[in-house]
Amino acid sequence: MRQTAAGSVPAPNASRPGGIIAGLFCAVSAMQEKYLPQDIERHAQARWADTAAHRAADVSDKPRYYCLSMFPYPSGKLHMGHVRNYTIGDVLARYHAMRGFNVMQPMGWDAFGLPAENAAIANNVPPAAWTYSNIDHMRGQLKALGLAIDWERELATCKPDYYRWEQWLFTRLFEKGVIYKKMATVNWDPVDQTVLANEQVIDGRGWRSGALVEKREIPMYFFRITQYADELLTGLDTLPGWPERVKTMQANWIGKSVGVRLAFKVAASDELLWVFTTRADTLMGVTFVAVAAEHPLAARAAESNPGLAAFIAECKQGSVAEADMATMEKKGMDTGLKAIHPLTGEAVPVWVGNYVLMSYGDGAVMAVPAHDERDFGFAQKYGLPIKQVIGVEGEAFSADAWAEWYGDKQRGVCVNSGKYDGLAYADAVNAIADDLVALGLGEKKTQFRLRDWGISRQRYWGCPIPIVHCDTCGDVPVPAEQLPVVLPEDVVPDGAGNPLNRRADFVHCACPKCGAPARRETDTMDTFVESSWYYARYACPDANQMLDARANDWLPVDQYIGGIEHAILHLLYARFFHKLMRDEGLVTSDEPFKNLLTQGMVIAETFYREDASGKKTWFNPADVELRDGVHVCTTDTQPVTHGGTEKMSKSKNNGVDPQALIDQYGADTARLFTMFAAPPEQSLEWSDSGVEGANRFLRKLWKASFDHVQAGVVAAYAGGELDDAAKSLRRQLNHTIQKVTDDIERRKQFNTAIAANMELMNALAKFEGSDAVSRAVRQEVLESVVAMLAPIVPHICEALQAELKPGASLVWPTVDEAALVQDEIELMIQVNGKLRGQIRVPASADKAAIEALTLASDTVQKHTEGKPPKKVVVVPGRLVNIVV
RNA sequence: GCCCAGGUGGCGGAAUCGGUAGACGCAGCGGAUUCAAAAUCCGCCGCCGCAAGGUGUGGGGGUUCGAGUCCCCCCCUGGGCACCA
Repeated sequence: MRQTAAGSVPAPNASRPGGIIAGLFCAVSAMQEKYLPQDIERHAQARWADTAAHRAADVSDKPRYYCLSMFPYPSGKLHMGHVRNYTIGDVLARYHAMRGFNVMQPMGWDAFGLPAENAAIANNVPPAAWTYSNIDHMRGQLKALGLAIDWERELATCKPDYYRWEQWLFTRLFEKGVIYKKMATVNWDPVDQTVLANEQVIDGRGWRSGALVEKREIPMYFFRITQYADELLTGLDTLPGWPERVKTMQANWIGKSVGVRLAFKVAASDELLWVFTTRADTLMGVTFVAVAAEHPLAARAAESNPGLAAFIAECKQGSVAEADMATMEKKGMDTGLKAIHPLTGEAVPVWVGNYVLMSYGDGAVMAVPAHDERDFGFAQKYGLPIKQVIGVEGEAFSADAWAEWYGDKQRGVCVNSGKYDGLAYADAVNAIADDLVALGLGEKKTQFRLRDWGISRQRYWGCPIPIVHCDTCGDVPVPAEQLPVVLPEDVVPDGAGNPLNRRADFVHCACPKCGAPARRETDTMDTFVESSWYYARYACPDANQMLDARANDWLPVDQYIGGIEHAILHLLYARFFHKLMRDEGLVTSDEPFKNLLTQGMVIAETFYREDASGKKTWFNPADVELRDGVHVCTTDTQPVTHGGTEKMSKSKNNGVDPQALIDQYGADTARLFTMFAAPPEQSLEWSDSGVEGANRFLRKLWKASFDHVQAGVVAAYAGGELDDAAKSLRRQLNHTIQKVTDDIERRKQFNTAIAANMELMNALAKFEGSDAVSRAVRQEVLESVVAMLAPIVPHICEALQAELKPGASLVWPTVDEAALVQDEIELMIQVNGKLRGQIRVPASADKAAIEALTLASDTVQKHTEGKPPKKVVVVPGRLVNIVV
């Protein structure tokens, strides 16, 4: 099969200690004519392993570059999203290594989480065993991709030597009051008797039992992230290296709003009903007050009102997900209670509304139907009064239909508002707030949408919360010397509650304070906690403390790369955790990630068949082909329906297995295709024929180098007379170096960097000279292309470098400014903005000269029909526009 | 529902600061090579039109000498919405 001469020489055995010699061996053997990715990649990867080529030095003279890709959840095998994410990171890591940086690119495993429990239920395997075997498999796959990872820093969050430090920090924060306990609402499956994650609630029912889900209040531990809300918001301004859209999303999520907190007296009682509003200027238009179903006032009113009690019970059905809350039909019911308007003394009804969130503000809102769209709809539905208190010049108000200007605080002034009439938004808010303060019924207040972070999970496969419950001492944090609280790994969950509750050896313990028999907390932590600090632990994975000085040497991360789906939660929690660690003296920086690249999803076509009951069966695109314009399944040749292009997923069975791709074409082809098909931030559509194209280019690159090497390698061009063809090729080479450097370094857009190298290779293929100077130019082009592509397709480039320049390491090429100079340039000619022709002018020509040359040209004469120009626009280096 | 993106040939995409729309690749078509095929190489390739030319970046309007790019409105697709990670 491998018919070339090299087949007869002993294969380099790179796994023996003489790996470096084996690497050099390649350079002195005859070059293979055929591109054999499997051999090349095996050889290169063995050499990297033997020479510890990607080890990051904790101490070095070079500048540091910490390149981090979001670590994977060990789901079983690598998917294309991983390949994309890690190749992007690898390109940046290898590029910086070539530019002389001391690069750290670590890898680890976000190993706790729900899928392991689901797998356990399905296959009767302990989550721990399942997870560890997945990790072993996926580590092998990552190595086969040829990533420049320092594997000595590998960590897995499910290992006690990792999570013990998380538990340690938890106890510190608990004692400091940064972590506290309160009641919170969860999805409760009354049949399985278990708490459900939002994704386990489908159309209001439990995914396994099918039972109607209920909301239930349980005690939970919370991180006081709201205490850091302002810093998390202003900190965004210190992150110029983050995408604007991510910062906008985070800012909106934190949701700082300045407004007024004010109180209505509850009629016939001393009680005050507090509400928060950003529209105090509309206070005179309040026609009712709405409270959340969980509000104490609602509960009290329901005691003597069975109808209301039934309504509140109805509100407690369904999931707690905010998307569900916001899309459901707005419903409400009068409590019969009245609230006294703080300024007018008027009595307005108090309603319960299913759209009022208990978790925001005080769980109650003042309703101004005339100037809030949601209140407007609600008032119309229930026949509540609508009172206009804001007017805009020239606009007529109608209570029958909502108009955009009703809610616009920029345009209107107060009307029907007594002494506040004529005041614009800011003045009205101030005047009304002052009056409320004077009455003791209000205050100016800054409110955040952000809520405290509840981290208790009623699940087994997570980091145990290090708390012991003692009848006399209460909630006692586990002392440092008793950590870690180790999670038993031989447990198989069955889907009905947390199995830790049934593990007597885990639950029963002595109170750390008084020694009396006590119960260990069985809730585990949200897995977002582990992923909030792993980036710091990579710097010192062996430290016998949470972090040591090396963390500060490496942090902040220079480049973080991960999916856009993490724009808010993970990235906000990690930023918050970094500040917690800073305040504990563990790190000195304020932000964990200096530059952020959010990569798009990998998507593919979907195909399905629907049976009589409407159940869909999904077919993998690999098993579908187009025959006579109809998509058919290759195994039974029956037609399937095209279901659109969607994110690769198990449920739609449209995943492409990267392993098959690597086995067939090699890692370099997989890497090249994923980098070429789309820029990193966009979604990437999978295409089998695109993969063929990527492989074809690598074969061409190999062939061009082979042909050149066969005729004998020479020194790259360093000077000497060039003919026009050679000059033009060198100009293109240097333009390419300039562009590719900018594409990788600043734009982080690799598809255009690859395209530029393809163009250069196309130009090289047309370049014919075989004299000494031409051969030197060809050598220069090939060496440069190999260097520029090395971060993207490292295996083939290392092999080609060994042939083109034996013994020399890959160095990023620099631009020869002199090669860029041109004598003549081509300008486009437009007449009245329409393209009419081109003109060649000396590169040195000034605007006046260009204008004169253009006006004299046949093109202009023809299209202006001799009319004198009204205006001439000259854009240097681009075009001339004649306006007549 | 709310927040954030995106929409360009048959397809993936390019056009970086308002200045040649469609680079590069895929698919397709024509040719060379081959007993034949694969592979490879050369050429063509937005749409309408014989051509001159016209037209064209989701739809509608606007700013400008000039708009894929800026502004306003609308439509569609995707991401996130706090227990998927």
